[in-house]
Amino acid sequence: MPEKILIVDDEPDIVNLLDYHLNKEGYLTKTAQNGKEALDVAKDFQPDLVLLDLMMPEMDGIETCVEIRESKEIKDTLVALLTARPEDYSQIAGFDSGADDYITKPIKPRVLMSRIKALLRRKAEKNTDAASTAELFIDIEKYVVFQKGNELLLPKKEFELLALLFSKPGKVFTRDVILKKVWGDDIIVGDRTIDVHVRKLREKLGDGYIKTVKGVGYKLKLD
Amino acid sequence: MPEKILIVDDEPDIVNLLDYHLNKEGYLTKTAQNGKEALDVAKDFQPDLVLLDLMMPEMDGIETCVEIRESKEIKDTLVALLTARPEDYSQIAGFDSGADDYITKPIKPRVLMSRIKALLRRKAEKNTDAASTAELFIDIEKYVVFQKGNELLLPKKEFELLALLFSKPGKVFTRDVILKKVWGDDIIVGDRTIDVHVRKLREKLGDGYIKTVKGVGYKLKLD
DNA sequence: TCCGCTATTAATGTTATCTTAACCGTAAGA
DNA sequence: TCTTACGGTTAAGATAACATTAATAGCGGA
Repeated sequence: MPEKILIVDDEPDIVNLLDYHLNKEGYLTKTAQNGKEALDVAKDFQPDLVLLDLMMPEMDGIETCVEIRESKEIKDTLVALLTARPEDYSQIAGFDSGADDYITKPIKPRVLMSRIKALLRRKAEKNTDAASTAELFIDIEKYVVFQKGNELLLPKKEFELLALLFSKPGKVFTRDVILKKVWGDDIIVGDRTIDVHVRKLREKLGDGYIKTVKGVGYKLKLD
Repeated sequence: MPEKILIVDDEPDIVNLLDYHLNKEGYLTKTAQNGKEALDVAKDFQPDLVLLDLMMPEMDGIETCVEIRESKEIKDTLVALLTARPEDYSQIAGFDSGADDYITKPIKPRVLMSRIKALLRRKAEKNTDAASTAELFIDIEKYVVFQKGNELLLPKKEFELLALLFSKPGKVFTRDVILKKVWGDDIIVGDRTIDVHVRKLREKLGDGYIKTVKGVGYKLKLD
């Protein structure tokens, strides 16, 4: 199955140029003239990658990118911003628009292609283990966990355990520490209790989040 | 009706620059030199968005932001913090000031504009579907609750409890906090008292508004 | 004073959550 | 191969925590 790319630019010349080269390489393409149109088309087309011009009427590239990331349907799509001025780069990069790449004009087809290939390859790689590691977000105030956008309600102990691991993703928490932080100094529970809670969490979140480090403890896997 | 933006910075140059660009885009603006002044002006001006410099004499941006969130009149205003040092970002983010966005200086007008547009649009969207989903609305002054348009008269304690939960929909309020806020520090009542009031509320409002989080507390469900 | 509404408590029911215990699986290394 | 350590799994039982109901007391207005 060919990969799908959405080209968004208000200048037809650019669109045509890109379209031509991408088709030649075997990609399936669609085009849009501005951000609004792009969003509409993208939701239906479900592209693997969106090439987005920075300067456009109606809704510019950054805005569009932010919208994409906030949308439910296409937030995982790759986005590459096209910019005419290299000096924009740092600005945009520092600024968290959530784009995956920045490509400067004038566009050199060969460079563009290798860049796109690299992007798509990265995505493919990510997807294979992303089955296990999707985004996780914890709202302590609301006592709620978001996994890939959907809310998940956890019982107290499970929530606290997850919140602890989440407080320092990647760090290994020993059983001692977990007991102390989640259960408190005085309360003494058996050793298997932690295991059972971890199991419940894995049941709900799916495997791949909580990693066991034998002989040491547990940790949250980061991407 | 043009959207209103309040610009707060102690450096006149920055204020003027922002003022100029925002006016050019058709926004209605007002300015203030520091946090204190900003709060005063804002309560009267009722801006849709406040651009708040982080570093200011008298009262800094974070403090001001917290005040805004705690105020009654303008707590729903959007707040964007302006910071000169990008490395501040994590600092501020970790710290729950309640700001809606962080924009780093030096300010690039184009970037700023798209960012502002995105913010205001998001707010507008939120408001429109808040109207449709605003099944519940509380008027503290009139001591009255509207549910899907029809007025509902609640006794004092029930009203105060609901108002508390309503003050931060989604947030979990622990029993401790509820007791403290609704009953006061000194008055001691049994543990079941809260339950009974919650029950009364559920009886009148219908289930589905107040959610129990076992071992933690109660919260108001948002859509 | 009596009636109706509100607030609180106490008694009792209900259930999700927590804990335990017994057993299983795997890998390291004796 | 056998042993051991360590964690995984499962189901059963205990319990904390909330829900429900009814009873009681208090207060304010007709």
